[in-house]
Amino acid sequence: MFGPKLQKLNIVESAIKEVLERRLEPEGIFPNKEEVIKRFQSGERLRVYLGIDPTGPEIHLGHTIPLLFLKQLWELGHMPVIVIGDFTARIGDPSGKDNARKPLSEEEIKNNMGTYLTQLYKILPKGSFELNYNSSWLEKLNFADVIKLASHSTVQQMIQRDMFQERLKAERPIGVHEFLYPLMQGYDSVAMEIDGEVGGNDQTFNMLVGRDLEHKLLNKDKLVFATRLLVSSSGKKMSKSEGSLIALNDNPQDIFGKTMASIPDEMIKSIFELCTEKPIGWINENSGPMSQNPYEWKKKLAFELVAMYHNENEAQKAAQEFEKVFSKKELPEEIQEFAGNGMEIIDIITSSGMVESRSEAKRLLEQGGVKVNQETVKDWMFKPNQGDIVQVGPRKFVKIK
RNA sequence: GGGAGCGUGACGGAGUAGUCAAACGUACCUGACUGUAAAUCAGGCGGCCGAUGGCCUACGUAGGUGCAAAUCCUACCGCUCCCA
Repeated sequence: MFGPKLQKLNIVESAIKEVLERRLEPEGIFPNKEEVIKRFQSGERLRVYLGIDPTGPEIHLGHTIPLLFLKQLWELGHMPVIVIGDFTARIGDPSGKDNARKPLSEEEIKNNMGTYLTQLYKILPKGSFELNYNSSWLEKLNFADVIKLASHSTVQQMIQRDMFQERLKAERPIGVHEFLYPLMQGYDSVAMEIDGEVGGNDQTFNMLVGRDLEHKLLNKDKLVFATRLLVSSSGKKMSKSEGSLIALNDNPQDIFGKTMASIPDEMIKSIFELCTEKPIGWINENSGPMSQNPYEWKKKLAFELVAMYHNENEAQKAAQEFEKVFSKKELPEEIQEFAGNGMEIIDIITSSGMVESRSEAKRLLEQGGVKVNQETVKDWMFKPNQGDIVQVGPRKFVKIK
């Protein structure tokens, strides 16, 4: 009688463990891993939320880490909750910045939120999660409420945060409102009577404030999950050339290209773990042999990412295109046309928007960064013919029409 | 309320009357190399001029002194620290 039941529990437990280990910081599980596993198995349908501040119009690779975590929870039978921080974005979160972030206007916020949902659905299917805007409860708080909230934490607690310490040391300003930010975020938890919260490791402090508040106000033990961040072991950030940030809205070509260009070799494996849904076993099997050939390994990653947010077909195409343009230095399939017949090269590259100013165009010409039909051109009076391909740097092309 | 100090380009940070479009570092861009990258090396990194020189705009904001100001003076704005 106990046999099958126990076995079933074990299967679930290993699945939970894998979920907890794959994307989370080992020290980023509160109250602790054992307790969390228990709660996950209790049969309760846990509501776990991720707060996203609409600070930009795109959801990028970094966001996908907690989102994929939520997706896994959903698959385990729990309930993801997404909170759009439309209210908090007006204040400005100090996290990770050593300078206060400037508050956004309501209009900016509205614009940013526009593209959010469609991108979200690429990870969490429509209907799989609860969606809230934190203005719906934060707006209702009056000054007295805020004071009462604030009475639950101390300045000493607040300035514990590294980044406040750093600013104190550097004698840089810290706004009082920045102390309030964690409280607001914490209040999100209270207002929703949430069971758990996930966020980047840099959000741990804020998430724990919410945990405290739920303890004090609701006598509830909120779970906190802090994910690993997208940084290489050497602490190098991944951001390099062109768009640098990979956004879910990017076209296949861009996702592929940006992956190839902006991800350091030593980060490939952790991005597979953090940002894809490839089984952990598969990743481990491949990371060994593949590290001998990071080029192929990275192309696999790029392929995978395109496949996730578009499809395998597109991924295939993007891969071929990349080979063609970057490895073999051939021309891309599709090149935008520009009506520049009879114009001098310098005018073509500036007025087509390939470079920002004439001065810059000149610099590039002088430094050999401009090619016509694969030949470097340094003379800025050169006039390409109709049908010629003008190239600026390694990746900008235009066809003269 | 009193006192001291600070405000420079994407960021950090020099410069404190002329040689400053502003050292140096990071970030970024181009080129070479390569396996996409990284590292390394070379060049660039306000704008405009058919231009090895010239012009315009810039060193918190507004005025002033002076042949000449990022540099001096005044006011204002912002920030930091100390005392109360």
